[in-house]
Amino acid sequence: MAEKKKVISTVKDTDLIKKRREQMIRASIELFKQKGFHQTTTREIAKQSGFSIGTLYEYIRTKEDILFLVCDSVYELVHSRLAVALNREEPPVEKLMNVVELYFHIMDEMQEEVLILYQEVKSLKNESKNYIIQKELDMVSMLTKLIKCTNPQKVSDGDVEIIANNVFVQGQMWGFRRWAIQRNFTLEQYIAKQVKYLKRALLINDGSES
Amino acid sequence: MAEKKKVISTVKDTDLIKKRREQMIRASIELFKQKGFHQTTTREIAKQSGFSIGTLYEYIRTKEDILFLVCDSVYELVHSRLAVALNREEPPVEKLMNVVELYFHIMDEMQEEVLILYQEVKSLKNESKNYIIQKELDMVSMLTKLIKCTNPQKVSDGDVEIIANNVFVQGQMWGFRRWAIQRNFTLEQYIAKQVKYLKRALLINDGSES
Amino acid sequence: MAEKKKVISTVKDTDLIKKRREQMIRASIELFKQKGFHQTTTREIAKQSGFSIGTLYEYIRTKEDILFLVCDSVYELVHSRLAVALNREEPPVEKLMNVVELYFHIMDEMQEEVLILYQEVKSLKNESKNYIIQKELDMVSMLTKLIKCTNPQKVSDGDVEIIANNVFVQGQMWGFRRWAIQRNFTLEQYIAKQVKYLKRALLINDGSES
Amino acid sequence: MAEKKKVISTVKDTDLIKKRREQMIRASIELFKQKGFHQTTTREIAKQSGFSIGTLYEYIRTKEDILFLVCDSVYELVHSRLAVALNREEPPVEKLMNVVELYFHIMDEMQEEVLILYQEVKSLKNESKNYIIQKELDMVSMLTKLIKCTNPQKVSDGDVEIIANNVFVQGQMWGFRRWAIQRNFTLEQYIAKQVKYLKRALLINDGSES
DNA sequence: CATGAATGAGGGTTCATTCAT
DNA sequence: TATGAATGAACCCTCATTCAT
Repeated sequence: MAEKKKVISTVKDTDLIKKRREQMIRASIELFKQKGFHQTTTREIAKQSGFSIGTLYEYIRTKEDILFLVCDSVYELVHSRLAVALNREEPPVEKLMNVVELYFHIMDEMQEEVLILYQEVKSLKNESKNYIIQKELDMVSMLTKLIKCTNPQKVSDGDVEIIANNVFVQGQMWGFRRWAIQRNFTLEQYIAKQVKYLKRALLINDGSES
Repeated sequence: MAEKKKVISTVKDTDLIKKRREQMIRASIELFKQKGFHQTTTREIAKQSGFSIGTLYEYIRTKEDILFLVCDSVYELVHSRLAVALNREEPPVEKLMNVVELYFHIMDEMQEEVLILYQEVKSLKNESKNYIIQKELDMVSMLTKLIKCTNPQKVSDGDVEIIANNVFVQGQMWGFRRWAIQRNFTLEQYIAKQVKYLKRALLINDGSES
Repeated sequence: MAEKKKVISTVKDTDLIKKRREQMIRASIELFKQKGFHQTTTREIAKQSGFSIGTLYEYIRTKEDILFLVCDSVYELVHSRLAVALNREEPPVEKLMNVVELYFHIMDEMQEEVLILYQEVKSLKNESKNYIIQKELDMVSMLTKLIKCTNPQKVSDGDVEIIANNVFVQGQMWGFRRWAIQRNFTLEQYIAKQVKYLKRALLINDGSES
Repeated sequence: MAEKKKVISTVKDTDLIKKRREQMIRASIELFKQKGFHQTTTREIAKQSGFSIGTLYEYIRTKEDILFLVCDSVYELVHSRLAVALNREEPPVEKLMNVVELYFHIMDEMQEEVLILYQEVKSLKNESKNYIIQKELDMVSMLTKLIKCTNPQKVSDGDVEIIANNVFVQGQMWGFRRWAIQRNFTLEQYIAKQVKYLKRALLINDGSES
């Protein structure tokens, strides 16, 4: 687990910092969706956030900080939404499938946000980038563990890892390849198919296929 | 098939255009790898290309043209390299597997280029973007056809499409998630695993698994 | 009467806008006099104005805006200076002559400014150009009215219009043909002569000619 | 009379020089009409002239040379067209009136060219500018002489000079204030009126007015 | 003589960041 | 804390001019 990376602020009041940053993040996501990180100016972000450019810079140091806050926040959100299913007590296979399904639904709802993450993370400086990458790795390893709990007898650890990555990317794929997939499939259809291949990969036969 | 989109040049000599643009593309890929499209200046591209900024603008109209040229060239290269395996006469299943393997190898060799494509295409204006997206769709549909030739009896057309997309993305994934995958697997291992899941998804049993 | 055309500014403080724009206008007139609009760079204008190029662009959108501001300001100044004589209560003929004389004096004092107007208005885009042209038309029509008040019995409306235009241009001519006129005549001589022809044209006989 | 100012050419063949320069001048006038001198590029001039940019520079040294050639050519044309009426043997008053009328007609036909002259001469360097100004002075003095031949008894030399300048400018005014004048008057009406005021200024009573 | 590819200084404009109020 | 005017480095792009062919 990575240490919480700190973005420095001139302001002391932590509640205010939290509030203002939430405004910034919401505003930035909105703008990044439309125009991407580089095409969005700090002035626009300040305006959309509802305060002045001067105030903006009281809560961050550089424009890149904003990108980092956005990326961090997106991951945090995905993570927290996933927690619901992760903490449920269920038979392993069932739980895995529920988590995967939920994950796909989240990816659907947060398509735009994930797209931002996907395309802009590279603009982060190394330290921040590694922090975000670490978060992804954490999520994948969570998935890995979940799969292992289903005790797939004939599937090696290496296989599990690749399969976890596949699932992870297939979730994002629904959003970032929407022009290829969403025109022919509903989300439910897409999930059903990917879940089916997942089971085949894991050699799980639950009788849903004859 | 999309029409060949033309980038306008002031220079008339077509051979020269080709030569200079190749210089530009090579230079740009080099730079985009390091710093991304937005952080790279046209002056840097000119310098790296070996000519002056004025000359650069004799062969393109805007900076975006360069990005388009780069994207187009990357796809063209992938396409032409894939053609070798596509034109071979082989039994369907064998051919599919060979194409997929070759595709993964190409994705390995062209990791950086594909990464550029993935992260910067969004910066293209609509017309150019659609042209590039169309090229991707063409490649996927090529894969789709190939899969259908293997006559997977119990796999629907919809399944084939999703599976083709999966394979396509898994190839790119080797490059753009290298920090997650390449630390634990060699390319050959990765290919072997993905091919295995592909077969399972397609319900192909060739006896390579007991 | 044309609506006041607005030049957009990033800055909100209207007093500051006024002040800074006055600086810009003064600086620009100085430079345009010497080198013309096209040969003057925005950087030079900023420097002469006493602020940075960045600040310059806080108060305008494009270089053309500056030209517009200059043209507008010159007309405004001519107009306001003329108002003094226009608002005086006098016998019509006397008033006309006083206005014309004042107009010639203003044209003398503002030679350079009027020259700019004269040579650069064409560089304005249509909307701005029309606005400025309208201002000229307004001034001429003011002169026309004034002439009509003198009740020139045997002079048609058409004649009045042409004569008003003649006077208008003769005023500017003192400046833009200085190399032809100012070497042989003083301003007073020039005015005396033009006023004399004006009276002849209008068939006014006030006994000043025997 | 000013000495013929020379524009230097690399090419020796004088006939060719003449031919090529005529092409350039025609092309330039066309382009300057539309976009003005500064907005027109040398490339555009070369293209419109029907030869390459390289060839263009075989016949001139700088872009300003082209402007000079254009200005010179316009004056030459006005001059030669006026010669017809100047060389006719006629009674002085009649001749003056015929020349003035012809001058107004020429100004009408060459509106655009004269406009160029008016707005761009300032862009010439001093030497060239003075040469062109001298040509104007020559034309005005020609008019002055013509007026003096009519023996206007009660009109001083100073008056004659100003009146000549007035007529000269009124001719140009038809073109450069077309938006003020041409909407309300035909050329013939305009000429009739200006001729009428000219006579009044010169105290010529030919009985055409009661 | 004619061509047109090459050059690079310089132009207009933007925008992240600072700092006095 | 909040504001927003000020800054200037840096960007993309143009175009007059040159010169090898």
